Amino acid sequence: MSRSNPRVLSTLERAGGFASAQEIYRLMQREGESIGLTTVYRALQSLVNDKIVDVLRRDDGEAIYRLCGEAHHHHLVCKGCGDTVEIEGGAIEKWAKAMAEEHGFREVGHTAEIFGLCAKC
Amino acid sequence: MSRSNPRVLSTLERAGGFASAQEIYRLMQREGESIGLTTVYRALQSLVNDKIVDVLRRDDGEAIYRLCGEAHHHHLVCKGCGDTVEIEGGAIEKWAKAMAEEHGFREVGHTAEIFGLCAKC
DNA sequence: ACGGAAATGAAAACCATTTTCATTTGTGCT
DNA sequence: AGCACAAATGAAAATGGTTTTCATTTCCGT
Repeated sequence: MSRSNPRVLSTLERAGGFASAQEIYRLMQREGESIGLTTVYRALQSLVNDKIVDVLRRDDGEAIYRLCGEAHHHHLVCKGCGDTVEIEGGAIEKWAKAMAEEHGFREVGHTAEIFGLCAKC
Repeated sequence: MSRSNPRVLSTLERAGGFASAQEIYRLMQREGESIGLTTVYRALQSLVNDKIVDVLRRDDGEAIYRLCGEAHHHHLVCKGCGDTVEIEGGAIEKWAKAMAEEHGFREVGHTAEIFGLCAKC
């Protein structure tokens, strides 16, 4: 049942951080790999099940994937120009862990994004 | 150009916190209101533009809306049973503000959700 | 009333994702 | 090698939320 296609995984690695299924598919096509979109989706689902990758949502609703355990950071996004700054989330990590413990949750993850208007906008 | 239909707004208020466009539409139908799904979507978009409501995404990608300025809290969601606990985010608020300042951002907001497995699952 | 702008909603278009299903590939067995 | 059966694959269709189109209706100002 291991559909965790290694080509998809390695493409995700190469994509550098975040990528949607469609992006991975297009990337593989561009590189001449022969693969179907269905297989990409199935591989990603499988990787998520096996907890090898995390999934979260872009603002437009598209699902994006990233390797688990990859340097974990958060984003500061400008609502005007879309510029994104990667930031550290030390405080968040502690907060998430504390809250989870307090309510008896295990295997916790979290998402946190800050958005606003950057200096230029 | 103000398409912020007051009936949609009042239904969202009544929905108590979070509701998707589809839920609001179904709710209004059930209450005998005559309205089209299109109008609900347009009203919500307009409310978001006017910064009267916030929008975020459920895990399945559906957009959910809530009144801005409503008691601001975060969620601890169980991946198993979907149970949700509302939690305080004191640490987050400070973190978001600090990060925004550090990078010269104004009018900042943020989202933060924690997910994991609850004690029962 | 009259005319034009804004609002409305049904139906069609869109697009990411999932499902179906027929075909191909892989694996173990004799 | 040959065979049988399970797993993988991908094209095409289905799904479902959201957006667009467009013809019709409602509102307002004159």
